[in-house]
Amino acid sequence: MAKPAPKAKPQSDVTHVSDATLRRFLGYHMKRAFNVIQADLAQTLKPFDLRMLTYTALVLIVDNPGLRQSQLADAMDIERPNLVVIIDELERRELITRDRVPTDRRAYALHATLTGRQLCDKAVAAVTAHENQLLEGLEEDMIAEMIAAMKQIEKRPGRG
Amino acid sequence: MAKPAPKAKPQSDVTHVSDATLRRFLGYHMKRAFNVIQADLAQTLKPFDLRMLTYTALVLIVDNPGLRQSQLADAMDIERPNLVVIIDELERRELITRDRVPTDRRAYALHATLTGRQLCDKAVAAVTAHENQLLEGLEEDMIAEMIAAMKQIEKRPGRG
DNA sequence: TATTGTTATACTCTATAACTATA
DNA sequence: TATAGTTATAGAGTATAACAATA
Repeated sequence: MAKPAPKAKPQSDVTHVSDATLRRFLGYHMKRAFNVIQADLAQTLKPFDLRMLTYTALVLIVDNPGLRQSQLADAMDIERPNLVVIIDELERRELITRDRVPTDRRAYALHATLTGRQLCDKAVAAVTAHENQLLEGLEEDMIAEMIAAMKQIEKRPGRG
Repeated sequence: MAKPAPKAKPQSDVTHVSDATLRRFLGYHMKRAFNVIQADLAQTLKPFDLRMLTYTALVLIVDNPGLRQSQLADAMDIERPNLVVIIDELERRELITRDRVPTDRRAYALHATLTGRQLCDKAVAAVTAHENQLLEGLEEDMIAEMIAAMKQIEKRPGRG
């Protein structure tokens, strides 16, 4: 059977596609790296039935009891309307509570429940472990420099 | 990650929100930094009526004449179906052409038109200038380390 | 049978305007 | 009037299944 060996499908590495122009384009690399991290994170959080946004919100609420939704939206860098469904979900699952603020009855103070704190602890441990595994082989200095650079970029006002 | 041209907005400053747990969480910083870069990029590309995806596709086609859609999708790390509308748009604007491959009539070879190449050149110049401006003040070494780290992460088997 | 490009579809994230109830 | 949270909606990115034409 002269069947030409079903050539091993080219995964990732094979592309002889030149990205010469994009090589120095930070956004390009940032997106690709983020895709990998995001995919890994999604897998890691799946057993906890959390996504990146619900995970981030939960962690911030656990770390900042009494946080208000507007503060949380600001911290997460998302718009208020988009936070509502996230908080809805966490509340429905009884991981957090929405408590009226006596001094300002417009606002809600967010608190994690015991269940929420326990889930958060487990999720944080899993994420940390997975991330360490993902970064295995990269030099510590390189990672430190990368995070430092990204923190500086985070603070840029963004022109517009 | 769905990214409809986010508008640049000032983040940080206010929050006395503790992100102690997230501080070491790479995905968190990656997302925030990417948001800033993406917002800046969207602004930069607006005059050319391009988005990050159409820009990236155009650059890769200009740099790789005859590229096929499946190769391009692979290079851009997106699924084939999602590339179709991007190519449709570039073709409709007469920035590229879809040419049948004689030796494999299933495939299309993608070529940039003169208009496409000209637009690409201008867009690349603008993006480079804007990105340099965005990164102004960051040390060269830091940026180099960051890109090097991200390139390594890109290659990780994050998903299928 | 497998692959290229395509259609259809569904889900997630995002952005804006407008509403309500408070302040 | 201004703000906190909400609703509704629209746009953009992503992932999967299934199809026709071709290999």
